[in-house]
Amino acid sequence: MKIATYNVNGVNGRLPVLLRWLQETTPDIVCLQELKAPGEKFPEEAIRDAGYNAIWHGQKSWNGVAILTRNLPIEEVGRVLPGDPEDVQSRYIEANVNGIRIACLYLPNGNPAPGPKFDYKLGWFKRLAAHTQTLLAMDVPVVITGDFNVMPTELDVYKPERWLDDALFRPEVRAAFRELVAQGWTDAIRKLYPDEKIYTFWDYFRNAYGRDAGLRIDHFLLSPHLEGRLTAGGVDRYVRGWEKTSDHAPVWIEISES
DNA sequence: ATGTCCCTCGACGAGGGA
Repeated sequence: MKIATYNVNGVNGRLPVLLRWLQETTPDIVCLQELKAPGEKFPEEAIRDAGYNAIWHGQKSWNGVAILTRNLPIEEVGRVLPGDPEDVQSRYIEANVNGIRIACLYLPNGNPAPGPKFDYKLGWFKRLAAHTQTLLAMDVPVVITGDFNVMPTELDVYKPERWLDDALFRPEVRAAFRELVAQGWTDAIRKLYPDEKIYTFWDYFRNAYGRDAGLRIDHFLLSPHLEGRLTAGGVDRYVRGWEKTSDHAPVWIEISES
């Protein structure tokens, strides 16, 4: 079973790219982030015509997440990260698909740091860690995936020294990611490629993709049940080279059937 | 500080976010 995550940066502006990628790579489960569309403007019909069921949590202008499946029923189990009734940003959706609990997230960017946006990011991380502890305790197969807006280590940044003060790489954020993983999760892409430079995002500025000035910020965390079922994974980085493309590339893993 | 691209409002570009 192939599971993918893709920050589309506008699901409607990106629709031709998204549909082409779905058609060419046929993932079984797809987590999308940054829909940048309210719920009623989600392109449900085009996605259904492409062969996918979908659940989504939209919002006007910003954020927005969705889970798509091909030939598999989706049972939504939540669309809010618990812990803050004041948080109205659509950054989280969770479902059961084919015996796996799938959590799709779009973690706050957090810039500029320090500041209220950075505090929101750290608070979001704290709530996430509490919730993932609950998921672990359920003792079922879980995949947590999406745009974490964190480069976990220096290997995940083209020029680490330039990003030290950025909200995607500050020590507090790297520590939060490290502590989250230490609960018992496996960073699937890093497990498959322990020493390689792997990027999932290239800025639109300054020809970042052409220079391979990238970041690894889209991740898969696997519960202990799934660690041994991980058979492959990678980044569809060529998609980043398409016309009218997102600044992220799709990332995917392959999970064997139990 | 810059660069680019998305979104919205609602004007014929500007501003916010990333």
